[in-house]
Amino acid sequence: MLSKKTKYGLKALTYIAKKEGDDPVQISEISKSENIPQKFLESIMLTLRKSGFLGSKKGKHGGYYLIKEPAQIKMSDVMRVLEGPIAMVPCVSLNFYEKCDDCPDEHECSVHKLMIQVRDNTLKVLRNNTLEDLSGS
Amino acid sequence: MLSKKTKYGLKALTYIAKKEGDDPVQISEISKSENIPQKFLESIMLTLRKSGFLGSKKGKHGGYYLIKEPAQIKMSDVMRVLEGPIAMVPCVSLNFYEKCDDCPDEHECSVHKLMIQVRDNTLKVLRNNTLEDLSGS
DNA sequence: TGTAATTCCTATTAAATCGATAGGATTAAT
DNA sequence: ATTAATCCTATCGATTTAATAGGAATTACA
Repeated sequence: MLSKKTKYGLKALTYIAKKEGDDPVQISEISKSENIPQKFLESIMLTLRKSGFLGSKKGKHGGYYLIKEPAQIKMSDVMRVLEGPIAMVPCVSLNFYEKCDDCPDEHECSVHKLMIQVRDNTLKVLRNNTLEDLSGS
Repeated sequence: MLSKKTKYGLKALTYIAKKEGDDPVQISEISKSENIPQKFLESIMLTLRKSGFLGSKKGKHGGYYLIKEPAQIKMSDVMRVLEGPIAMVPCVSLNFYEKCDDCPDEHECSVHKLMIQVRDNTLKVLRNNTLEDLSGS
């Protein structure tokens, strides 16, 4: 299941992308419009800024803005930052690989083989979808 | 991420499918061979029996056996029993649908649209793979 | 220059979930 | 009887999740 953090983050990004202006968008505005607890959203926006998706302006009339074009922001990249690994088991993760405790040899593991297929198909979708796709019409 | 419960369950089913005999297979044997805590595996096998994947025989020389042919056991069905919903948000789940708290209208939700694609692609894989595929070669 | 509005940062908490264990009841083979 | 297995319920500790708290730093603007 997708965490609330990721869901809220995606919605916030979509909201900013839809606005199309260069003015920074405030957390309070997004929070009200999208029904996201404001303080929680604050920490999510911070994460998105630190990972290079958003820029920010402090103080009055401050807020957040996109750094890249929506078409350049792949869902796979956003998901990795907010949700972590896309793979369902660490031993098939491309970016967060870890050996499984219980498997002496992962190439013999039936679950491994299945989860590679799941990962590949999920990745295909997440790489093909950009923020532009999410915010378009 | 896949829970240990699901991973262990899939490995246990695979183990039984590979044995090809009609004799029931014991938890202790699977536990040792697959490095799964025995007591934990016990509860998983119970779940798999209650949901109709396994039959059991009690007492000495007892154990578990498959009720259906491996080729008839779809991964999508096993996953739903062990892991719960396949969808990443409740509002796109076919078998565990729930409305999201924060969305007044889910058809307007950008995350919803994306997660339908993810679900469809994941389902395609999980429906196409049966226990026979997992245990084969 | 001061005040309001905003992001920034760290810490904390409450609840839920997960992985695992405990302890015995029941059943069947020998 | 004894042994070996499943069956069942309860519980526990650790981790994660979702959210909140409280204030510091920065900026616009009157």
